[in-house]
Amino acid sequence: MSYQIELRHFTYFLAVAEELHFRKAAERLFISQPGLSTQIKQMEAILGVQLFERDKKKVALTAAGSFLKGEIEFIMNHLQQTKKQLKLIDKGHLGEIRIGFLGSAMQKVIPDLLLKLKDRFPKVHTSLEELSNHAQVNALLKDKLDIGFVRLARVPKGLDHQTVYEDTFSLVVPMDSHIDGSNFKGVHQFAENDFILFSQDYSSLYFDTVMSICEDANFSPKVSHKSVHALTIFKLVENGLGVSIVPTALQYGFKMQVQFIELKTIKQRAILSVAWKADNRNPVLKQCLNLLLGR
Amino acid sequence: MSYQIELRHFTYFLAVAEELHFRKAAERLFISQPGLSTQIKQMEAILGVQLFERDKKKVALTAAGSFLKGEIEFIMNHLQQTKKQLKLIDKGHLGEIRIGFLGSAMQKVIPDLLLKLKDRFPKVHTSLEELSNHAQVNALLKDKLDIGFVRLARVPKGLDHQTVYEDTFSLVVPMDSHIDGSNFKGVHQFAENDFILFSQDYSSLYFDTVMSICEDANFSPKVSHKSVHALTIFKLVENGLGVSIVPTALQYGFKMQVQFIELKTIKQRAILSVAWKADNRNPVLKQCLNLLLGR
DNA sequence: AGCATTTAATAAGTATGAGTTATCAGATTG
DNA sequence: CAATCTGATAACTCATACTTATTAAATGCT
Repeated sequence: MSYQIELRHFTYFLAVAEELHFRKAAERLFISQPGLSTQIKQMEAILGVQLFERDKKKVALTAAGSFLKGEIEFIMNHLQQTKKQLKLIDKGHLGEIRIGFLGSAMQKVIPDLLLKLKDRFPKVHTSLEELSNHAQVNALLKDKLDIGFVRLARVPKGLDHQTVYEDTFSLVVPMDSHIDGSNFKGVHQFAENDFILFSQDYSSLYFDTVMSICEDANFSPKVSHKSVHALTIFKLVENGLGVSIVPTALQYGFKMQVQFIELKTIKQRAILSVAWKADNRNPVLKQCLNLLLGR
Repeated sequence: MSYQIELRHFTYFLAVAEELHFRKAAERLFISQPGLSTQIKQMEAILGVQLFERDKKKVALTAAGSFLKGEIEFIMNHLQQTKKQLKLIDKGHLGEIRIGFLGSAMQKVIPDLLLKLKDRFPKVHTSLEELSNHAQVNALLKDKLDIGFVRLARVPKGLDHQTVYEDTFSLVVPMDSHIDGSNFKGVHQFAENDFILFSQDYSSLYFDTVMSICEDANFSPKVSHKSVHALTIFKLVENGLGVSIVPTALQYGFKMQVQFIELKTIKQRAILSVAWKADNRNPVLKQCLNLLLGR
C-alpha cells in the first residue's frame, strides 16, 4: 500500500468530483471502474479524510472533498502554466540577460540589439551596465554578466568573442579649428597638437590602435588628458584643450560643438566585439548571439 | 515509459536541486542512485526540457531548472497546507492561518487580531512565526505564510499590502541619562551618542527612517551596534552602551530599566503593514483582512 | 606518472502495485 | 420479482519503479 499521494490521484479525484459517478468518470479516464474505486479509496486512506459520500445510488462530495476540489483545480492549473513557462524559458523566450558595454557601443549596436530583442522576444528582461573592458571580462568570468561589448584583441581562456561592428576612426577637432574637412590632408597635420584620449586601462586596444595611427603618420602624440567618458573628451576638445581620435560612431548621440573628420583612408579600424562565457547556459544568450551574429 | 509527471518526481527533483549531487540526494530519499538518475532523466523527457547540467564532476541547474525549483517549492508548500486545512475542515474547524510578524507587531497589533479571531472564528487555528521583512516576503511568495506583518515601503509583484498601524518613534535612553523627558529638546542633543539600531537587513525601511530622523536633526548617527532583537537593544541601552530610536509600541511588553522619550513632534512614523499574496485562496485570510482593515 | 576513489550513467533483474476481468450485494424500476 | 442500475470486492497480470552490479570518466593523492 503506497502512502504517498500522486498527481494521478488528483486527476482521478477531479473526474469523479465532476461526474459524481464512478463508471462515467472511469470511462472518461479510460480505466476500469474498479480500478478507479480503489484509487479513490486509497486517496482517502492516505489523506485520512473522507472525500465522497457514497450512497448506493448517488455519489456526493463531502465538505472536505468540496474544499479539496477547489485546491486541486488550482494546483493543476498552476502546474499547467508552469509547464508552459518552462518551455518558453528553455527556448530563451522568457528570462533575463545581463549586458555590459563600453559607452561607444551605445550609439548603434546596443539599441539595435534591444529593438530586435523587444521584437522577437518581448518577454525577455534586460539589465544594462556600462563597464570598462577589464570590468566586463571579470564580470563575465564570475557570471555576473551574460554578454559584454568590448574592444579587445583577445579574451582570456573560458570566454568566446566575435566581432560585431567595424568602425572607422575620426579625428575630433574644435569648431574653430583652422584645419577642417575641407583642407584636411592627414593626421600628421596634428603632430604638434595635444591629444585627449580614452584611458589605457579603459580600453588598451583602443589606446594602442590610436598610437599606431600616429606612428604610421610618423609622429608620437603628446597625450595631455585621458578620460573614460566620451562626454569629457568632447568637452575638452570643445574648449580648445586638444584634439582626439575616437570611433566614428561616437559622433551621434552627443550634442557637442566639435567637428568630426572621418579617417577613411587609414587602415586601422575600431573593432567592437561581443564576448561571453563559453559555458554560459542562459538560453537567452544563445538567442542574443543569433541576433547579433545573424546565424 | 510513463507519460505523466508525478509528485514523486517533484520530491526527487527538489532533493537533487538542493544537494546538486545525485548520490547524496538518493541517500536523503532512501533510494538508490541509479533509480534517482533514471527518474530525473524521465522527468526531463516528459517535460521536454533539460533541468540539470551534468558534468561528470558537477551537477548544476539550468535556467529552466532553476525556475522549476521555485515553482515546485510553491506547489509542495501549497499542497502541504491544503492537507492540513483538509483535516481541520474534516473535523469541523474552519481552517488555519499562518502569520508572520516583526517583533514590534507583537505588542498590540497581533494580540488584537488573535483576540478578534478567537471571538469571531473560535475554530480557526493560528500558527505564528517571528521573521524578518525579507524572510516574510519570501515565505508569502512561496505560500509558506498566509499573512505577514512587515515594515516595507513597497512589496514585490504578486503581493498586496495595507497599512495597519502608524506609530510614533521614541528615543530609548538609560535610566540615569542626564537628558530625560523633562529637559529633552530634540534628537540633536544625542548627536554625539552611540546609537544601537535594528539591523538594516532586518528592516531597511526602519533603518532608513531612523537615518532620516537624524538627518533632519542635522547629524549623522554613530551606529555602534546593530541587532535583530528589541531585547538586545534595550539591554545594551540599559548598560549605557548607547541610545536607540524604536517604534513607541515597543515600550510595552519588556521589563527594562530604560526610559522612552516619545518623539511626538517629528514627522516620521513607524508604519506597520500587513502583506499577503494577491492570489492566496485561504478563506481564513479574507476574514483576517476584514478584521484588520475593518471592512 | 599511476593507482585509488570519486562521480553519474547503463544494464539486467525483481517485486510492488496500478490496472485488469469477473463477480457480488444492494438499490431502483417496471 | 426479474431486469438493470449502482459501487465494492477478489483474484490475477503486467508495467514499471526500484534494486544490485558494472562501466566510463574525472579528480585527488603519493
